[in-house]
Amino acid sequence: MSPNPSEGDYQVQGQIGFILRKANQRHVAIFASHISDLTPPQFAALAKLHDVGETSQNQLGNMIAMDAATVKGVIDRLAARGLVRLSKHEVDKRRLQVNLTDEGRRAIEELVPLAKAISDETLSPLSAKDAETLLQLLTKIS
Amino acid sequence: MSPNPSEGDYQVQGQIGFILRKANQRHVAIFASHISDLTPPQFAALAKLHDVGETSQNQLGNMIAMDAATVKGVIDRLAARGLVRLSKHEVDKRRLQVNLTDEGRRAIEELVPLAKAISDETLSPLSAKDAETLLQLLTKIS
DNA sequence: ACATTTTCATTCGTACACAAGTGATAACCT
DNA sequence: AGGTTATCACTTGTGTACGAATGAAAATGT
Repeated sequence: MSPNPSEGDYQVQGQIGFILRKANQRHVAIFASHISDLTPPQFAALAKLHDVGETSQNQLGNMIAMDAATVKGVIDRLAARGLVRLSKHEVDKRRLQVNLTDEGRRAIEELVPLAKAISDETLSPLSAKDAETLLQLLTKIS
Repeated sequence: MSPNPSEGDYQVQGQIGFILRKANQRHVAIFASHISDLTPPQFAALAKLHDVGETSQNQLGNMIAMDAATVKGVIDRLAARGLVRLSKHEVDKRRLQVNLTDEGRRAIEELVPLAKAISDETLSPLSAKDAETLLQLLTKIS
């Protein structure tokens, strides 16, 4: 029954959205098993800040694909833990500048090797070549 | 400076976790542009229910990769909108059985064609062959 | 039969993620 | 200059997502 392809052949588990969600879940779990005191978004914010130095909150958010409301929460939590410092921009009074503290800098520099291990473990079911292919294809749909 | 590969070459934006997160963001946005009155998890729950018929909340959660706390919220919202119906299992008094209502069945059957379009649009930057490859590789790391 | 362990569901707390609305400031433009 | 528009940050509300703790009921082991 139903050899009609527009009818009964839809399986959520095979859809790109579902698989993307699951892959993400697995990655977050691997991340947490290596770095338990920071979330992936928090880590991304620190790493990017280490990369570019002082920026405004919104600018940082743009760089790591977070909207203003989301980045605020992430930065507030990092600030509460003393990893970043906030200050008003001297010229543009709207802007809230974000900086790494010494502790934040130390933290991110220590964590980068772990982050590499996390990426490796996430991709460990694949050969090096397949991992490379996956990153390329995934980038295209991002 | 720093030709040392273990030092300065870490870029968050190139890591699998970051790209996965971004790809997911894009997919969710595409989903919302086609189906605005349901979220991807809600849709997954309805689709799976339509597939397997009556099940318990936890069982449904297992099938669509949601833990007990998450699936409860999703199902409660679907129930509040009359798309699913909850009832106690007659034998096993711990279980909460979940069923599609007629309205829920009508909804999911109408939405499946849209869901296919969503998957297609998400994968549209890729050739059919690359899309297939992506799904396979992604499944392996899920 | 009874105690131990599992399973099912719930609740609480924390953390993204984004839409929509607000207020303040800056940039632009005639 | 003065009005319009854009940008920056914040707030509220909704919806995942998961850890941890709880209580009820079922399954298991002896």
